[in-house]
Amino acid sequence: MMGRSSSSDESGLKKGPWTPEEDQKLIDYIEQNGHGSWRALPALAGLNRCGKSCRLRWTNYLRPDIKRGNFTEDEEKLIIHLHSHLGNKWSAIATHLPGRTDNEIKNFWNTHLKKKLLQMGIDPVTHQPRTDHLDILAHLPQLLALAANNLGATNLLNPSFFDMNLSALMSPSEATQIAKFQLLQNILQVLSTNNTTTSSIPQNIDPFYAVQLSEYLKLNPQNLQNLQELAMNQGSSSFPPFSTTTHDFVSPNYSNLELGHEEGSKGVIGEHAVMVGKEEYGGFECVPPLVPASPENVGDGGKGRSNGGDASLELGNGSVLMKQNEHLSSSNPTSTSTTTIDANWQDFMDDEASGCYWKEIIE
DNA sequence: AAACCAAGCAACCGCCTTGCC
DNA sequence: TGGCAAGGCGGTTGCTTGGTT
Repeated sequence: MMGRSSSSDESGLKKGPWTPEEDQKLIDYIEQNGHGSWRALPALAGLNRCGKSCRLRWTNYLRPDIKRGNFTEDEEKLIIHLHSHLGNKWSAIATHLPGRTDNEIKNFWNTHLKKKLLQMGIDPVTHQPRTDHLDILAHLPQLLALAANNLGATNLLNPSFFDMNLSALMSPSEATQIAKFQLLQNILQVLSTNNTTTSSIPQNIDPFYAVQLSEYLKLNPQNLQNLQELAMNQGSSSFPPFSTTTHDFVSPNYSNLELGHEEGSKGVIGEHAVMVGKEEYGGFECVPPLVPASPENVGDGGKGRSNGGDASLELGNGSVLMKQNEHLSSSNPTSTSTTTIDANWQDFMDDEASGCYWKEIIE
């Protein structure tokens, strides 16, 4: 079905997709004679291919014990588990999955499993909760979906926001800003509970962000205090909950997944072990940490960052929708002291220890 | 309906390892 | 022990397909 167009190399050997006739010749020959020397095989089998191509075709597609079709859930889990031990040793992984080839597993990993893990906030190389992901662009699609949903649905920053039919006016970058606002709101909602363990995080907070935030705050305790003050001043009631139930994307299901890493360390956040589920990581034993995150991941998530700086939403027509501080104060009609809030906010922003990611979001 | 785009995957490329002389 | 050939392996390419604009 797919593949390369048929062609020949300098030596006149055919390249590209195999035809059914070629397949049959190869099968017939190997069934009668075995493959023997792959280099000698093409001539003996009457094929105008190099031996390497024949070997690949046989081992990946024509072997009688090849298992075709979709990967089962068990296979999926097994691959993830084995990869956490073995890394990109596809052939080694393939030996544990009868009927599956290294090439097939590799493709499946690159097209499905890697994305799946990333979406769950797990580094597909280290199999640890991601820390490099503190880059909003890695989850820009989800954030945009989040923003779009909330714009088109029920709430966002204030009622007048929707009178303007913004979804038609917004550019992607504007939507990104909206998404950042929402993320920030989630932060404050978390903090307003005065507890940063994910076990206490409300249901409507995407656990992915909860984990990130907790990790960040663990490293920056001063910011935790500042943010908590800010959140308490704001009061969580002023922040309409942003339900993730309307998201187009599937939120990472931490409730059913345990990140079994080193013993006694289950997705440690702060001093609290985060039990992210009762089903152990694919149902296998603990996974040792692998090598540090590879550059691959950096590229995967997108290196660039969206514009930081001015937090106001300036539309194409030059009108400014709202500024960060305006949002923070005006969205809480019961707030008694926007000055305090602003001061706290500034403290937080000025803190040298602020991590670039959260700082950037907040900015 | 056409153009565009992204995902999926078969096949290739080139490096590394192994085995033989 | 060094050189060579063959096989093995992981990464990459590029075509097809299906969805979206």
